[in-house]
Amino acid sequence: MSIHTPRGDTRARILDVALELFSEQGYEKTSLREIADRLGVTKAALYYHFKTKDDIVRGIVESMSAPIDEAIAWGRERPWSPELRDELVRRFADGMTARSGLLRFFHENQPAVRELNAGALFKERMIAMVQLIQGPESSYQDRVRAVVALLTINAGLFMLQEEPEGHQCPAADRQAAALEVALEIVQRITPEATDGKDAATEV
Amino acid sequence: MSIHTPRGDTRARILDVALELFSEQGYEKTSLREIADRLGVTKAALYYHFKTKDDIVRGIVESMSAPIDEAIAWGRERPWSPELRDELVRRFADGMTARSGLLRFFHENQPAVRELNAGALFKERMIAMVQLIQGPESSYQDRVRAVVALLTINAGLFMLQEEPEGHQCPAADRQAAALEVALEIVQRITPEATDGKDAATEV
Amino acid sequence: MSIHTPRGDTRARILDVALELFSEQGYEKTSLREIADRLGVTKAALYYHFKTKDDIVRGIVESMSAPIDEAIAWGRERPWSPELRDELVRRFADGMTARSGLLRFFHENQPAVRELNAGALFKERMIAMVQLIQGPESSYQDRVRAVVALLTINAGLFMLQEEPEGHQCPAADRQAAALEVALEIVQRITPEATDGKDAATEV
Amino acid sequence: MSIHTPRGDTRARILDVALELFSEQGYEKTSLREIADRLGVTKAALYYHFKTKDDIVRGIVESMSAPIDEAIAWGRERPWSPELRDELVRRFADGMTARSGLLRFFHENQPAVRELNAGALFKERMIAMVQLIQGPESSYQDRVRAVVALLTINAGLFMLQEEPEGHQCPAADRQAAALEVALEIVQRITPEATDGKDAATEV
DNA sequence: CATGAATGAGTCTTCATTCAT
DNA sequence: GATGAATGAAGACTCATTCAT
Repeated sequence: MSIHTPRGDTRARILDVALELFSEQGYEKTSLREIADRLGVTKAALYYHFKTKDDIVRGIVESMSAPIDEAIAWGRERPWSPELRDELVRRFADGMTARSGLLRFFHENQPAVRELNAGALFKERMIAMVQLIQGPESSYQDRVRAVVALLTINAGLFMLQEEPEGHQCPAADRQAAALEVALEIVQRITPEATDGKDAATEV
Repeated sequence: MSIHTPRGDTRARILDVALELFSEQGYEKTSLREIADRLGVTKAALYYHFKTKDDIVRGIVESMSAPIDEAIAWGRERPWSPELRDELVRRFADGMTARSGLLRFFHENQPAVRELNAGALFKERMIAMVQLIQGPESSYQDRVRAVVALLTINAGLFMLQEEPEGHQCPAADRQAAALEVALEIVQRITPEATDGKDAATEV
Repeated sequence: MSIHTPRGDTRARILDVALELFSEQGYEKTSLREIADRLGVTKAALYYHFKTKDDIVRGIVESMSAPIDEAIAWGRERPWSPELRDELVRRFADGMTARSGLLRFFHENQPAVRELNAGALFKERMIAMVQLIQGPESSYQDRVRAVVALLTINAGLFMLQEEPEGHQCPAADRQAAALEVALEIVQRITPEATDGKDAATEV
Repeated sequence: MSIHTPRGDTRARILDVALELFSEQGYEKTSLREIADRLGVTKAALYYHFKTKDDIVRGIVESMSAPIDEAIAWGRERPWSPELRDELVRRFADGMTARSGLLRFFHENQPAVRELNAGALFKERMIAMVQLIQGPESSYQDRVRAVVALLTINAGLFMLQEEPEGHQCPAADRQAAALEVALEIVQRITPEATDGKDAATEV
């Protein structure tokens, strides 16, 4: 169920296949030949549509930024409140669920992403999101909470997958559980209780 | 402050330099020439000590098992209790702080790690750790909490590094904040309260 | 001040831009994409006007034959004399000054020109010119003098350009100086004095 | 009769074969595969000895600079005089005769040489040579004469080769003729007669 | 007249690996 | 313990060229 591929549109198919392979095998290990082969075209065809290999990544990021951008725009128009905070987490989770491939790619290919300058696009968005969630006048601990909450969403999407024994769990359940834990984490974020240490021990 | 290099022996120096470069630039992007150059030896010398590049990774992993193994052994001898749970998180944090390079490498090079089956060794330990922390008869949510808590420790070690504006923060503070948030997260884990949803709203 | 481009017609503009780039960057290093880009058309458009890249070169050569051909025709109608000799050198200089781009291209891209057999056309003309200048019954030295005289004209056009220190010199002066040195050189050519050695020392 | 190849020394053999191919087919048209094939080694072997393709050119230039450097050093120790001037031309001719391959390469591959920054090494030497020959307080015309004299030497080495009809001429004779014409040209260079225009018309 | 899409052959370069010494 | 020399496989990228529209 790819996001791109609206039609026979080669460019979109490239993005699709590339993301698939990048997130499975990693950016470095995925060669343009592989992408081309799987699409039934030549490497040179990829270069007709994208100037370089990392331009493909840029293409993927751009083609997927819409939902996060919306969540950010939506959040910026409203004053911070616990409800806003939770809703942002939920919207993030929704947006990411459909984009888990991209997310996984970003998480698991940090070294490549760091120097890909396509990474910057994505990181900006994450930072904006974190800031909206933590709200104004919050402590560093609150920032950590916000970051970890988003991380938790991600964990639900792909890090909890490979479980042993009887802990196997359908994807939907995993994601639901992750969302709840994420909400649980951000719950501690409150404009008043700025001192994280107290918050951590007061219960 | 390298972990290896107890004596001047080359093998250990290779592991040291390799880990450093792997965690900075990624496994794929780090060539044996680079490692050799930084050590002032030839590529061929590396092959005297390690059969393949993968083998270097395996060497690194083995060299770091000790501290987690100890924490696991320590935990297994004791019955679960909130105090044990917290202590395990703290020990994990301590162990990881000293090995943050390896940790970062593992987190950021999943694709390489996955196919290197060197990851298996490490993953087993992580799973064991998670299990000890979540305790017996716990819910899936508890599992998520345990996983995320360890993730939080890691976040404190290297994911919160690149911050914008005035949010820059010394490493020690970051790690302390992360530890507290991690403890906060596992706090919800209680053998009795198996239903995550209630737990999330009851405070 | 392009040679081609009499009307807005594309074919001529292609020749113009191609010559410019060929003489700046060399034949091999200039891609059709570059030519097309600078013209604001697509590569495929070039193929409407020229069958191959080589064909563009051939087009350029043909478009420049006229002035030398005229000088040659003019020279053939007259009996050799020192005045004719000098006048041929002057006419050559005039003709080349207007085509210095092409000349430079020919001089600096010999390997490409050689295998393009487009060079043949040009070389024939040069040989004819040399022969007219050296006149009948002349020595091999005279031939060398004739060749070097033409070479000197060319040197004035583009080889003396990159000078250090205060030797920088406006193009017009460079060309004037070159012309005079060229005339100086051919002055030694005289049907009678066939022995170069004597000629070289008799002054 | 290659200059390198003192023994089975691969590095030297590479320089040899490379220069041969570069001067025959041009720098751009000569692929590393060709060089490697003709040597019976792999492309990768070339990269063991040279970091890049243009590093090979640098290697060639360096390996051939000795004779010109000697001529320059010799000339710098002496005050200018017509005899010095002529002797420099002769020494240049001698040095170049043995290096005609390199010379041809430089002449015919200007576009490549220009951006190869290996060209700088060579050009510096040529400029120094020109300066020594033209002597102090000389006119711009004198400079042109000096440049053209060296050019004449080069012409004798490879530009007069492809002659039609009965003008074919053994290499040694060609070079001898060229040397004499070159000497003839520099003869006009005299510290006193600084005004080139007079010189050109006074005869 | 011209373009958009694609190809096939080839380029330089890098890398992990090997082996005789 | 280590080096110097070399290899084979592969990688990203470029280019001239083609052709249906």
